[in-house]
Amino acid sequence: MHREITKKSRRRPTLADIAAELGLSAATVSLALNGSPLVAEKTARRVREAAKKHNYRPNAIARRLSVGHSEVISFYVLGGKDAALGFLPSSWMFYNPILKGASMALTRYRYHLQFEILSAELGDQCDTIIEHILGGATDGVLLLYFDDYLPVVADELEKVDVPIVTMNRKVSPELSSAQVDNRSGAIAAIEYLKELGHTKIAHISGPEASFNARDRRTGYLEAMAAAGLDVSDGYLLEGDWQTQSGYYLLREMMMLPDPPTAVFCSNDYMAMGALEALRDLNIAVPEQVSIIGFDDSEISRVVLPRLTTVRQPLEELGRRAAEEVMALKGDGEHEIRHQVIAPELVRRGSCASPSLV
Amino acid sequence: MHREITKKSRRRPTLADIAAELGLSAATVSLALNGSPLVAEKTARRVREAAKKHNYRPNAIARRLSVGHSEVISFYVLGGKDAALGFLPSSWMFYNPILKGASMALTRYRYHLQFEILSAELGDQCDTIIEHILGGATDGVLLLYFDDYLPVVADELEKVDVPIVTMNRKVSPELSSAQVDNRSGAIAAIEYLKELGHTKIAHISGPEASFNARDRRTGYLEAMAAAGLDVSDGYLLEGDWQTQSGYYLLREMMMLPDPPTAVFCSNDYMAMGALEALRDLNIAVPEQVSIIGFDDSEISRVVLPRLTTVRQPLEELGRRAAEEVMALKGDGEHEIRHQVIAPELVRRGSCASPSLV
DNA sequence: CTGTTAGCGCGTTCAT
DNA sequence: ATGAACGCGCTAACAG
Repeated sequence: MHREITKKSRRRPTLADIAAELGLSAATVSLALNGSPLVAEKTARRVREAAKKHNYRPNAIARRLSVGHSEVISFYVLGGKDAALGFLPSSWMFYNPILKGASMALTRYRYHLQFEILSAELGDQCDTIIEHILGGATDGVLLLYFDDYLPVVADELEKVDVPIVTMNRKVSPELSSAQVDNRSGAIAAIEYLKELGHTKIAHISGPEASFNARDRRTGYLEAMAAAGLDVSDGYLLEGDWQTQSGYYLLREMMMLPDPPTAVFCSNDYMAMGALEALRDLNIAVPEQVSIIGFDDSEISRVVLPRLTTVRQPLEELGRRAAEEVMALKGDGEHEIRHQVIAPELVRRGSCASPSLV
Repeated sequence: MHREITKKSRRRPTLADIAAELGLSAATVSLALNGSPLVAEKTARRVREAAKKHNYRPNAIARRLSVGHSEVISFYVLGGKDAALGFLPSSWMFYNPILKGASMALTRYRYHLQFEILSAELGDQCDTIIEHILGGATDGVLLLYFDDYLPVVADELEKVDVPIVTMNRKVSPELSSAQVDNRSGAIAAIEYLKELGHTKIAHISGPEASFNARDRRTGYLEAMAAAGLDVSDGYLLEGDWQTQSGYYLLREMMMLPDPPTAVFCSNDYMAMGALEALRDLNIAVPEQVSIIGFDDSEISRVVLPRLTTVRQPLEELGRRAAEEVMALKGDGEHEIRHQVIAPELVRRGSCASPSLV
């Protein structure tokens, strides 16, 4: 199976080629190029020059086969039954910074990130991953879970001899994970509102099926309790992440006999809907009612008033997850870790002290 | 260099292992597993069973070395001097669908996508890419350019024996490209406004340094000329993509002795700013002034009134670019192509016929 | 039909 | 300081 000469560049030079040209052995050339102290400086210099001259680069595949690892970490975006769900624009703002953080971290390790979207059903997902791992195509795995998605069966993955880090979710105690602390983000939001003087604080949560939504709601309830504040009837409503649900649920809250003066929404889209509703109701924000969102998505910066919100450090999440895979991969017996990253409150214009009227 | 037995799973089974167990040769096992008609069905079945039993998967690296290609396409996001620029949230909405389209297309070819962010300077970028190519780590390259970024020197890349497709930009006639037809998108916008009855149509363009912005402006001017419409003084202003610039430039336009009744903005953010300005000026949209954006970004769906805009088929762009690399890679002498994809007008609530008052 | 042999290109002992 | 030899795991060509 001799390779044919291609149009553009002929066959790429190999170690043997430049060894032959220099009258050296391939072994020496290899050592020289890898900066081994065993080879004489004079020889090394000749080798480097010849390599440069021929534009020689060691064949990555061959090297990987030889050294026994692939220099690749796989990044899987897990789609559920509804393949579209994970790929709504609203989820991009979520996974893009994670991807960026992971990619840049891996680059620092001179590793490559393989990006894969798994939109099939549960079984297929797991098979594909196992396939890649068993095939030796990857040295480590980053799994990005979305809300409401069925977990890839952890059991299968735990058996495999490759480091795995789940992102945005703790899937199993046996698998390292990195996620944002939704609970503490919610607590920060409520504490801020309390500092401003609010006592009647409501919450529009995300769907019950979402663990992120549940964690934020838990944070809300805890913070309210800690602050000695009541969660009146009708102060806790369940939305579906969409702007529209924020709109209608907020209107519902304003019909209450004793409406809240501040509403913490579980994401920015619903907060946006809440703002629209208040505008339609001629209720001033933040003078009469304060609104706080979650995500710090782009709309929070362009909507009027600018939305106070809770920023998720997603890029950091990606970075940390990547560093965790690398640590797991390392020789030292690095322990499995479950990292929880604290989000940060971003104060903009949608919150103020309640009017004392 | 004998591999040590690791904690979890011992050494992964190899072709030789299962061949030995079956009393066959590695070659036969390989053929059987690859569904060669040369091997007897009875033998093939035994082989498959043994393979399944031991959870055997061919080693991907070894196979790649043997067959001579890497089964990997590299996807580079090119950052310019200002590394941050390409990674503003506003650019995510841009490159994420492209990435998704490319990734899913490559998966269909059973290829893998390697995602790489190149944020260094011009020289480094090119070196890194060349390095990967010469190292045989990749079978093809997808280059994603952002506005205003210096081009990776095409000369270097053209010499290399690997298919390259540039996205969002035609960098060289020698390199296949795929991009959105900004010009025709702008034309569609103007024609739509004209159909509605507008004659006084202004344009808030993106920065002069951006080729996308220039193309859209060209489309605007061409369409106006074709429609026999005047571009009055002050009807063509240059923004900087940001919401704020849309805000101020629109106010400026409304101060004109003969203000426009419709404004085509070069992106959704500036259109958003324009909407805010009109609200502050108590000018009704779309009754008194129509606004049209570009991108169909998420805000266009949540802002009030919902923004009419020009949608870029970015996922398709990614898909087509990926298919182009694969075609280029194929045996047949596929010609270099420069694909231009037409965007699509999305009609929402921010445009109407001008009031006849 | 199946086995033997020979690479793919590199890294790595072990001699010299 | 350098070279010879071998292994990584698989596929391809040829022989029987």
